[in-house]
Amino acid sequence: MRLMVDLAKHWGQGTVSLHAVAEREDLPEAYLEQLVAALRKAGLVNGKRGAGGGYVLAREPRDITAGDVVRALEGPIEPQICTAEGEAILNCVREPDCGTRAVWLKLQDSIAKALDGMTLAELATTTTRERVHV
Amino acid sequence: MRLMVDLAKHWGQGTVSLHAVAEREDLPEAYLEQLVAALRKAGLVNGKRGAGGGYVLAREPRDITAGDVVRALEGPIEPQICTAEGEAILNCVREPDCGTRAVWLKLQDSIAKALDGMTLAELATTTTRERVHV
DNA sequence: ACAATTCCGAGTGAAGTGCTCGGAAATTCA
DNA sequence: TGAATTTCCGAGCACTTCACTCGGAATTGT
Repeated sequence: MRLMVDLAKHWGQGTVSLHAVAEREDLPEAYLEQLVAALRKAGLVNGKRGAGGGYVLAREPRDITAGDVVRALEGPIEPQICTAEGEAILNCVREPDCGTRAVWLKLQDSIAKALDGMTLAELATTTTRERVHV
Repeated sequence: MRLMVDLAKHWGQGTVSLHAVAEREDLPEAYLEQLVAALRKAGLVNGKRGAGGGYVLAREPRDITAGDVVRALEGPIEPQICTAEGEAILNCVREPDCGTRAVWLKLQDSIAKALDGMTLAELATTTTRERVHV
């Protein structure tokens, strides 16, 4: 998340090296490599090799949501719905009318909406100073 | 969750043994013991020992939310906000204006609202058959 | 007495997460 | 050309959480 927000902050300024991000955000560079690989495969960033290379967001910051980032890094937003059947997302063989599932479906929807409602553009400019005193 | 919904379904019918719940829900009884211990400490259920004993919800099903259950079992609903400082929930020393934090605060709020908006009474009667075809 | 229960603490296997390490390929610059 | 910079890639590690097991104690009803 911090990686992506950092890239968003430097949108329009050419490529940004992980080295620079690592320093600014105080995160291990080797770790960022891992993360950015997933983001690249998800088509969220483009990499350019060689001296002076680095990464750029593949789309405009206002067209990338926190949900996109989470999905790229952690897979689809789907709370485990049924421990019983490994693959079961919508079909719980054991209890076809399991009321409990409603909890996770509603939760899933709520989380997705919250994350998809935040763009990198917003996050890049938002400061949370007001909230610190809560 | 299934444990609590099961207890809600049998509200007003005296105590329910974990043995019965385990059979109905096809969950390991020994595991339920662990869970119910946490629920009891959280004051959500009352236990009665001895033959014919079991558990009862401590409050009416409509006064217990999914959020109550989650909090009892998994602690306060607080997505990790800052990896840097172990304890930091509101204070991230490193970046006082870290826009990224807004993501987790908003998410936390969204999750809590979704979970607290569902009562056991609702869940006990809800069937999700309609949703299966989604 | 005896069986049914709750209560309790410890332990285990699999998976996820944050992170390290070593090295190969591409690109720029002197 | 050659060296520095940077992305790319795969393996592995320490730690935590999660679902679950095990063995045994305390309590209560018949």
